[in-house]
Amino acid sequence: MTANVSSPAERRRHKIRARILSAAEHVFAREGAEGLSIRKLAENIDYSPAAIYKYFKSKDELVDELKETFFELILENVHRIADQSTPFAARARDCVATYVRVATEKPHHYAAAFAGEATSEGPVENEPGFELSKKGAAFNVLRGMIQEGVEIGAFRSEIDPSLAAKSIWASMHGLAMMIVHIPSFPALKPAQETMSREDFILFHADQVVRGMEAYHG
Amino acid sequence: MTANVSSPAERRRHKIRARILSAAEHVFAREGAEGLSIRKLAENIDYSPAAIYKYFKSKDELVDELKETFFELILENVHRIADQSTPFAARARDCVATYVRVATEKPHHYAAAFAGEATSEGPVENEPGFELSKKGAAFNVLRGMIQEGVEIGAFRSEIDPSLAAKSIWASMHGLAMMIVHIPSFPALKPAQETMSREDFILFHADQVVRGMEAYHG
DNA sequence: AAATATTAGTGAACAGTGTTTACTTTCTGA
DNA sequence: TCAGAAAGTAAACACTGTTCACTAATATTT
Repeated sequence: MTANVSSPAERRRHKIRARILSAAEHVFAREGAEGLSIRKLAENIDYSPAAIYKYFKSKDELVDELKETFFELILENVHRIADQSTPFAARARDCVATYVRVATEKPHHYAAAFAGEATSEGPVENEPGFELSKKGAAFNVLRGMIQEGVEIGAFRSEIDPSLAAKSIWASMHGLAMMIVHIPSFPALKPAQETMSREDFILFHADQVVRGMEAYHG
Repeated sequence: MTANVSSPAERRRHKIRARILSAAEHVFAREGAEGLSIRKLAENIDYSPAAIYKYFKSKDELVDELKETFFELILENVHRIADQSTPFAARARDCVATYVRVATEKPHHYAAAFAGEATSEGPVENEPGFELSKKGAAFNVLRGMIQEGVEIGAFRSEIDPSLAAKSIWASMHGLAMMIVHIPSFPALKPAQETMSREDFILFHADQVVRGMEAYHG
């Protein structure tokens, strides 16, 4: 999959980079970006803190790589569902549910993937270009599905797939964030008896698709 | 509104506390929690850093107070809309839209209000009890509206208002977070021509309400 | 093979952060 | 007036990300 780099030096370098990323991944998954300190990370892999900076320009760059890899995972999963040959409505529903499921399996990753480009006022120019990012690719899968829904006649032809995709994405995102930030969700209090999370995800996904189907001009 | 405290000492103390909070509010609105440092804050109000700790147990406690006050603002606004006597469907739509609007007017506040209780594994016991929080109150307003919708016949009686409120809340939350994290949203690239944000919010709100109306068993 | 240039890796420091402790000053209630 | 409480502080602690000057090992070129 990864292009074979030539020289042994480059291979060695790549290997160490991967070891750093792997160690970082473990800590990040448990403790998030704040919990991941360069010093602790360096100790984990028996290097000096400064050594990390020979492989990554900054902590942000390192973390960005973790986030991108994570969104690759989401993309793969959603893509797999979208390409199935099951009936359209169920497939659409599964796409939404899968997104939320995979997203919430690594809460810190998902939260950081959005909080990163964050509220900070910095110009978006720094971003690798939404269209090219894994996030952008995931969005395109979603838009493609809606396009298909329109062509098939499941959705009305007045619908702008791009617009609809954004609305649905927002709804998926919202549920994912809720679960990420409120660990007990859909329960609001720790010991509240309620619908199971899995059932709630499906309920929400249905709700979203229904809103789309019920659109009339 | 606030109970009149007796002694001059207490009044003075309360006043200084308020000054700290006010100074913190300004910085926080512009730069978020990370940008708000105790040292800079102390300098702003001509105190030593340690002095802050005579008024707040920790930076977290200080920030929590800002967040709670902010959610009070959201609550007031949503409540105002919910209590109007306009037709139900439009009112429901306006509630969703208002939530998103007020939320995104202070992006750092809104993001922090959720990121705070965050992915961190700590027991939720520390929370002031969801039911009693302003967040909980806002949720109750939403649930009340849905309840009304069911009684009025706008929604089917099979709907569980509590469940439905969570789903709708997730959808609102999702749009708010999108706008907070992607400043150009609903545009995905900086200079993309697209629907205005205000129109998008209404489109999304309609979508959400429609999903509810179209629920059958 | 020898000399040179590049890269890997490090220890120590810089500039920040939240927070605590010991200490002084100021105020207040009896 | 005088003891006790509260307000306020300087200095330190234990962290953080990051940079710099330096050495040691490896590649490259002559």
